[in-house]
Amino acid sequence: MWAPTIALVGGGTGLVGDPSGKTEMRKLLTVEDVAANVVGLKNQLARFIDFSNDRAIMVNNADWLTQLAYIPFLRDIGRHFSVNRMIKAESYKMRLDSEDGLSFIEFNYMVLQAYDFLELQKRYNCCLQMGGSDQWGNIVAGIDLIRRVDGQSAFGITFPLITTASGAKMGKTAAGAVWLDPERTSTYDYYQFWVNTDDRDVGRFLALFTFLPMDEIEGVERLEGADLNAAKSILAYEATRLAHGAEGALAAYQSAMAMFGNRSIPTRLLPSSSIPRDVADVADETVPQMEMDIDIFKAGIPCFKLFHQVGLTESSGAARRLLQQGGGYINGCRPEAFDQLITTNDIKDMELVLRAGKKHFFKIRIKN
RNA sequence: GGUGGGGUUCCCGAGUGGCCAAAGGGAACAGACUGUAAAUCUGUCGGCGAUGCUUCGGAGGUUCAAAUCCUCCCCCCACCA
Repeated sequence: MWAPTIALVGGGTGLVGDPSGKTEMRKLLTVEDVAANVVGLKNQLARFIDFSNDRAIMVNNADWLTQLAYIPFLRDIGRHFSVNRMIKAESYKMRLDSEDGLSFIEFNYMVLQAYDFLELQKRYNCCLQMGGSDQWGNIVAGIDLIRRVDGQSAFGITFPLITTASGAKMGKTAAGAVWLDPERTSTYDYYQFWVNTDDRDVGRFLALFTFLPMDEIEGVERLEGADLNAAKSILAYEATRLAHGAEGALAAYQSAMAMFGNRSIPTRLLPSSSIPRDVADVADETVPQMEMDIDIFKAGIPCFKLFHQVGLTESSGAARRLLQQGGGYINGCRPEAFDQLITTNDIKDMELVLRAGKKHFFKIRIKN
């Protein structure tokens, strides 16, 4: 019989910090920060794992780790660990060789994670741990510990960390990291992140990040060049649907069409996707936007200031450079000068669409 | 605790009294080319309505002039204990 899936949140180990694969010690998080992260993680996970009817459960290792007493822990658990073997682990190697070294607190991480496995085995009869490939050493340490303490067998599976075709780790984008939380990465940006996928990654990402049938995805592998763009739309739509819900995905899709122009999606391409094939009414409500009072434009405002104010650039100096280099557009036109005054004459249909570069849009809605 | 070496702009890393907002590389952004792709080439890359202002771990000091010299403090690394 299957035990429920257990999602383990690291409220306890998060207080310590995992040195695996890191070249330097990460800043220690405060207890409050870790607690806040745990809450955030729970919300994220709930989108991907079904916790209803205890089909899956979520546990926080802070529940047992923070209760541990040092001496008993050393005597019961610590004695099973060989330092000689630990320092040979790949996850510590990098740090052992580095200038920064490895602090004792981080050295303990493996012990704690191994203990987690033991604890889960005892509490829930858990015998299989899954994780990213950087967790290999930690998982194996847990398997070992369970065998030594209980004589039981336990197992582990790891999967490779995903990189893009250009070699970068997943999760970085123009504006910085991509977050699952809509508060940190808007639905629009999240969708755009996926649309901008490298050609070479489209098929692989469809397989990894959507639940579309593999035989349909195989069809995508044969596409080339611009034909892939429709597949990218579907990838973005499906990935956004999973992380932000169907409504958000649809809105982001429509926003993209409003800003970048319609893109027809062939009916035969990935037919299992629920992305709308017939383009009907196009809304753009997820495009970053704000309201501004019309008085501002009656007086006129230099356009570089406008770019800075809406957050399209980080400073007004950057806005000035952007405009001077021809990277800024207002309603699709390049201003004559970086400090050209934007007035009511520039407003069309009570809106103003600013654009930085090819793909960063911002819409200003004018309010009387 | 002792000895020695370090902390430079997002990251790596030059710079040991003026020519330094600070080489070079990476990342990033923009332009050209394109397909909201990649590669390539070019430009930009601390802030400010700007021939001036604030930066080089922190606080003082010397000097006409300090990232560079001096003093104290904080942090990191190596070896020793």
